This record gives sequence, structure tokens and C-alpha cells, in this order.
Amino acid sequence: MRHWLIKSEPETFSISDLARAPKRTTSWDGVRNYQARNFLRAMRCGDLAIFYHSNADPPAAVGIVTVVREAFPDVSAWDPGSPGHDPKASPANPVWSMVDVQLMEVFPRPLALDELRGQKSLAGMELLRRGSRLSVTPVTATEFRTIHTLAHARPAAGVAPTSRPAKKSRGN
DNA sequence: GCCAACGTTGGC
DNA sequence: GCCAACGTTGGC
Repeated sequence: MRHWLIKSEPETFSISDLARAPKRTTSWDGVRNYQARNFLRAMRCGDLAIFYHSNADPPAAVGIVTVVREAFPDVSAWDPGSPGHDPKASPANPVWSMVDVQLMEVFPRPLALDELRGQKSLAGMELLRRGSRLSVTPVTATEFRTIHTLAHARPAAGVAPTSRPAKKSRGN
């Protein structure tokens, strides 16, 4: 079994949206990057993935999903009305793929990016690499376990608050 | 809103 | 095949 991390902007689709979805299942559509697509295609039923909120305040790992249907054509790619429309895609040449994922658990508390960065055992994670933008990435079993364990632990003492320092006022 | 990092596009 | 221009991502 392999482990993954998938990103979504909560304004677009949050883990709460997934929790409300029929069968707590959704098609993970809209991936338009070849490397990320290839990772989607490598997913197998039963694989587990960390659900991560990007462009969020704070950005955070928020839960776990499992793959319940392996890669199939992303129909939104050839829908001219879809924001992910790709003129290269058609039913005969789908180009892009999606999988179905089902919600396994919403973490008891979100694991903010700051806190992930503070973990030595996660130092090698793709997510934490500078400039990393891939929306679908593999994670090791160890990284997965670390995140799962952290999410169920009390926040470590001495962890800095996740809020940013107030901006200096201009002028004067 | 800013901007660094990265992927894609297209002229040559 | 090179690479500049452009678009997107996503933390801050």
C-alpha cells in the first residue's frame, strides 16, 4: 500500500465539503499537471492520502482519505464550461485523470504547516520543499504515520502560535 | 496583494 | 532544442 498527500484549497473544496458529500466520496478532478496526474494514475484502491488545505489560514493537514476508485478520465477537462477546461482533451483523448477518494477521518485538530516544518522526521517531505507546488505527491509510510500520530497528540509545548506577526503600520 | 518558484508555450 | 514571456501556485 502506498501513501500520498493531496492538496485542495478549502475555498474550492474543503474537507468539510467532503464530509458532507454522498458516501463521503468525491472524484478528485481538476489536476492539470502531468507529474501530479501520473501520481494519481499510480494510486491503488486502499491507498491512503493526507488531505491538505492549501491557500488556507493556516495551511494545514486536516485529515485522511482512501482511494476507492482507480484512475479514470477526468471529464471536466473537455467541458468548455469547466474552469479546468483543456482544449487538448476529448472523450477520445482524455489527457487528464482523476480518482475517487472517500473520507476516512477528519483530524481532531488541523496540523498547521508551521508544525509540520518543526518535525525533524518530516524534513524530507515534498510538501516542505521550497517552491514545492505539486498538488499530488507520494509520502513515505513513516511520514504518514508521523502526521497521523501528531494529529492525535496534544500540541507540543513551546510551539509558536501559527498567527503571523502584526504588520508594522506605515508612516510616522 | 506580493512575489518567488515553477511549468508551459511558442518564436526562432 | 533553446529560452524569454507568460500563467499558476501558494506561502506570507
